[in-house]
Amino acid sequence: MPELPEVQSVVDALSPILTGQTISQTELLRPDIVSFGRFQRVKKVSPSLNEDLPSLLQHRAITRLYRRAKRIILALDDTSHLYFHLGMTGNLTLNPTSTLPHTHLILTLQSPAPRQTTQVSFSDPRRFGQIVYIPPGSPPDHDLGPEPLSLTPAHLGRLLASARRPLKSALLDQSLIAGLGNIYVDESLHAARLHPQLPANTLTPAQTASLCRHIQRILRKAIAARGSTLRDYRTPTGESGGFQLQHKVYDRQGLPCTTCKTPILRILHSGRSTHLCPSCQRLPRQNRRTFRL
DNA sequence: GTCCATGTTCTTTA
DNA sequence: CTAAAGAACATGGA
Repeated sequence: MPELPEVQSVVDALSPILTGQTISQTELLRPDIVSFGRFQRVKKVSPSLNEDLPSLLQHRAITRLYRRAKRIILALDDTSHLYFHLGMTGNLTLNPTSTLPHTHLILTLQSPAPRQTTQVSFSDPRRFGQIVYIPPGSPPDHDLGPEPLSLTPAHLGRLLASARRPLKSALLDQSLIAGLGNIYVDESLHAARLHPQLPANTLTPAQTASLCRHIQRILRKAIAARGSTLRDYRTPTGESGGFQLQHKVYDRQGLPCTTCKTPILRILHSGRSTHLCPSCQRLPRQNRRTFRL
């Protein structure tokens, strides 16, 4: 569920509330959702980790809450960090009235001045999400590309020029550009009138500039609407996002294109559903086949 | 029962 | 060799 706008919406909602609070209790219900040091799938949990995370977090104050790519990052007062990745179905919920199904972690926080208790719970039915504890003094992220919102057209041009693969696959590659996912790539390519299967290194400078502009415009509008709720995503206060109402292609297969009325197409591309207008987003003839000459 | 799902990573195929 | 496709992870909804 969560791409950059959804993750940013979570951070925007939680940051003013959590910053400055101190962790007074950590309930780790599913230790295999936590890894230490870096993102990785946890196969086997050593039994001590159950107690490690709560003791590492105990009495730590949250100095800052921010987003990097699709990660929600808590900076703690001992310079350690706690990363949350929501995967496909993860949610952070503020002061849940009851324990949601598939809750894996509950943080209880105390505010200093007016003594007040806040809870944040992490739930994730499919468990593609992850929590990572980064110990004090460790380097932050490693293999993530730049933030799309701070890209310049020239920078995007350089990134795409190095990739022969299809545009969509390049834009989904988090090591190239970090934060876009299936929804916002489809929406951005449609807005820029570019076909997802165009080789990334064949864009003209004008097309690159247009793509860069549209990516940023769509992300900003999606953040303002608090992201897209297709099924699972909720803001920390339990509300749905609103940007799905402004989608022009994503999940609109068969419906008329808003600019030319041609029915929106849904194709399978690298195993992901891909939505486009076959009339607005043409693929030049020489790219329709992949025969090598 | 079937197919599909906002993500990531590993393996297989061409 | 590289690039792309496919499978895997786990759960639930249509």
